[in-house]
Formats: sequence, structure tokens, C-alpha cells
Amino acid sequence: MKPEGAAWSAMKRKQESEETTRFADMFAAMGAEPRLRIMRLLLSAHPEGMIVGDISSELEIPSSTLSHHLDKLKNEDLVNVRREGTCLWYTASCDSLQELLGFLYAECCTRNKAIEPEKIVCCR
Amino acid sequence: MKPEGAAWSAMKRKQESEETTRFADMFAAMGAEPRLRIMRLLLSAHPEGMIVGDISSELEIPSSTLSHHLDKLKNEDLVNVRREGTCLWYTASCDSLQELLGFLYAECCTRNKAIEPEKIVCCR
DNA sequence: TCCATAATTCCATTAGTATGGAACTATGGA
DNA sequence: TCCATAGTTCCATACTAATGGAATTATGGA
Repeated sequence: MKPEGAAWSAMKRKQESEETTRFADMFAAMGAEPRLRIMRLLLSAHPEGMIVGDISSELEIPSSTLSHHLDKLKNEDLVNVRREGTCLWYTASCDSLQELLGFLYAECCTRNKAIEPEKIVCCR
Repeated sequence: MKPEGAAWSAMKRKQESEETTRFADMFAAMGAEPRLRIMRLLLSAHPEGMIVGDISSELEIPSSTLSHHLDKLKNEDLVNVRREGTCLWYTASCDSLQELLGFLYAECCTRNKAIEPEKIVCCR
């Protein structure tokens, strides 16, 4: 199939729109102060992660409220969970954060060249 | 003043918490499908930007709804506006996007080394 | 001054999100 | 089996955000 034509561009539009929905949902998950605090805490505890009780006491968030927030982050794959006995260990999901960062980077620096890469990263 | 002690760490905590609030608000602004579509469109029209009427017809969003979204993006400094006659030209704000990208990058790659910089950027 | 165009603001409606106590479920140890 | 600990789910309440038609404001041209 030729990489052009009406069918092709319709497919591309659809793909782009699904992408927009997906990343908007991820941004929304990070777009609440308690959840962004959770993400920062989990990143600082990376790669071991933390158990719910410790997150709760560290951030002073009641466990049921916290559970709702963790659920939302989990739905967007921003965190991963593993069980160890009675404890659940939550970790930040590098794969998803990488995708999100990659998306923003592509939009700003690659696709539209609105921002110079050097302004974000200093890589020698 | 010594860069340690209770007062210093209290200040640092406060600063970190304000930062969290600020970036959470920016994520929230990008965390709605219509607004993320607006940002992508403005980035693709960068640096000229677009007038409201054209954004409205391109994205098929009624002007009053669009106006609300633009207002929210403007409140988080994610877009800039300039008037030319009766038209308002909206542009993506590179400064803010750069800050946002820088924040995410710092959290994931620098501060916590959860993600390898090379996985985001390919800089030669 | 009057009119047309551009965009915002007003307003009401609807929908979705956040919060946290209480009840429940899961797991492992005594 | 019974208990303690860890977390989730249920549920009700309160808030906040999204939407879009109608009215309003801003700007410039005839």
C-alpha cells in the first residue's frame, strides 16, 4: 500500500487521535497534586518502590484516599504493583514515564522544532 | 547561612511542594483531550500560532467552549496571546513547555536515575 | 456613527472527580 | 481456626470541571 491517499491519512488521523487520548489521560493522572507527590515519592524510592502504608504515612494521606489515587495511576500504567506477603509494593513505571517524556519531547523538539533539545538535556 | 539544619530543610520542603502544585496544574491543563489537541495544533503551527476561529474550525470545537480551554491553558502559561486587529493569535509557550519537559526529565533521569537519558533523546 | 467580524463572558446544565469513614477481603503467623 | 496486619472496595458527600447557546465586548472599516 502506498504511504499516501485518503485511506492512509484517515488511518494516520485516527492513530494520532488515539495517541492524544492516551497521553491526555496520563497527563490527567499526573495532574493532581496528591498523585504527582506520589509519583515523585515513588521515583525517589526507585527501583524498590514503597508499600502503601509507608506512602500513606509519608504523605499523610488516608489509606482509602490513597488507594483511589494509586488505582488511577495504575489504570494509566504509571505505576506497577507486586505483592510480598501482606504488603503491596508500588513502583513508578519507567516504561510509561519514558513514553510520556518521549511524547512531549517529540512534540516540542522533534516534530515541530519549537524547543532546542539542548535546553532540556545536557548530554556530553 | 549553612545549607543544612531544620530551617533550611523546611524551606526546601516548601519549595518542593510549590513546585509540585505548579507542575500538577500544568499537567492537569494538558490532561484533557481537547486541550492536548489544541496544544499539538499550536505546536504544529509554531511559531506563528493560530487565531481562535481557525482553531475552532480545525478542531470542530464551538467558540465558547474553545475559549474556556484557551483560558485554562493561558492561566498555566502554556500558551501566549497577541492581538492583531480583531484577531487573537495563540501560540504554544515554549518557555513553559521547556520547564515541564525539564521537570519530567529531572525527576526521571537526573534526580532519580530511573530512566536513561538516551532513551528519550538521541543527541549526537 | 453604524455595522460586521472576532472572541470572550455569562449562565445554566450536566458530568466527572476527590475525599474519607466504615465494611470488607487477602495474606500469613500463632 | 483465629487473629492481626495490609489494602481495597463500598458508599455518601462535596466539589470542580466541561459544555455550549445567548448576550456582551473589542476592534476596525465604510
